[in-house]
Amino acid sequence: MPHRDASVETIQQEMTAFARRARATAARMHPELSLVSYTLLAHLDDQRGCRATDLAAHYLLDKSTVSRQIAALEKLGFVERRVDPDDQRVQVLHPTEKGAEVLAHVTESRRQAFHERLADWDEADLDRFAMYLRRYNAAQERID
Amino acid sequence: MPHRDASVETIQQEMTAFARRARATAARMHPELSLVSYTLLAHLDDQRGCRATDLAAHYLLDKSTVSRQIAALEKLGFVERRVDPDDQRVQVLHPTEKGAEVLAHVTESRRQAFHERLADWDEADLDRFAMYLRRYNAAQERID
DNA sequence: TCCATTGCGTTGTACTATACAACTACTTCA
DNA sequence: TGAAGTAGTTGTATAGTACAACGCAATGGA
Repeated sequence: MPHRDASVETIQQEMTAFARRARATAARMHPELSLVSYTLLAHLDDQRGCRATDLAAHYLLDKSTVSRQIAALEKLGFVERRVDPDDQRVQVLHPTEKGAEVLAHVTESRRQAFHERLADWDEADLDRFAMYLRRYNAAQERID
Repeated sequence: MPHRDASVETIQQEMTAFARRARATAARMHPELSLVSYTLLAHLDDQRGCRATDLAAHYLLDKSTVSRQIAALEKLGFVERRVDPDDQRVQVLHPTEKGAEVLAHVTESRRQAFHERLADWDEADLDRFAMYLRRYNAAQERID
């Protein structure tokens, strides 16, 4: 087997292994915010509010899924809805203060977990790994 | 922000993005074999048979989850059970011929997808990316 | 202006993956 | 030989997801 194929094989295996574990790991670490709701809340925070439809489009989720996720986040008091005065159909979603706090807390704890996992990597390796991941995902997005 | 932190941040973001998408992508590509059942079947093939308990331990799944996954794979005719003559409690699981064929087919099609995604990477980058992923997951496993 | 079409979001329904607990059947060991 | 442990199944509950049908608001062409 050519060397190139072996590398692709490894990448495939490792990405698969990672994907298999990721949600469960995230759920164990942060029972209060699943990987999906974390992502949605982070997006709201990042974008300073957006619509449910935008979330659905961005994350390739059905609008009903987003609707229920948002309903759950609202019930937890993490998200609030503001009806767009220019279009009564539209609800602009924002993290509440509480939501922003929880998000910051989870983000920080995730950040720390990543830092610990990568503690013995030198800066050049980290830099290259980050670059490769970004490149890989960017290529992926064009396909999905 | 130090450069090191920026790299870790990127790694965190990209790994999260990847994890979020992976299952849905896999399901869309291979409706006949979810990411989990693919993994289990591949493990059986790789190990030339093993017990449900081993699968549960290896993939950090509850034994009931594995039991149902295997039942589904058996119903599809992809897995067969052979009671261990030395211990009547134990069922050694094996891919059937049909299961091995489907596995080979899905593996090949996944391999191709990865090859396409990584087509414009040069060999040195592929090699390093594979190494980094392996290193990252190995560190992860010690924590999980 | 009016109605057909489109867009946003919710709800009903169904399915998959998962965990935990209770159970049965078998094995091991003191 | 009986208690404790192990393998696997089943009951039950929950989360996440999709698809279809719906209600309501907006928009645009006749």
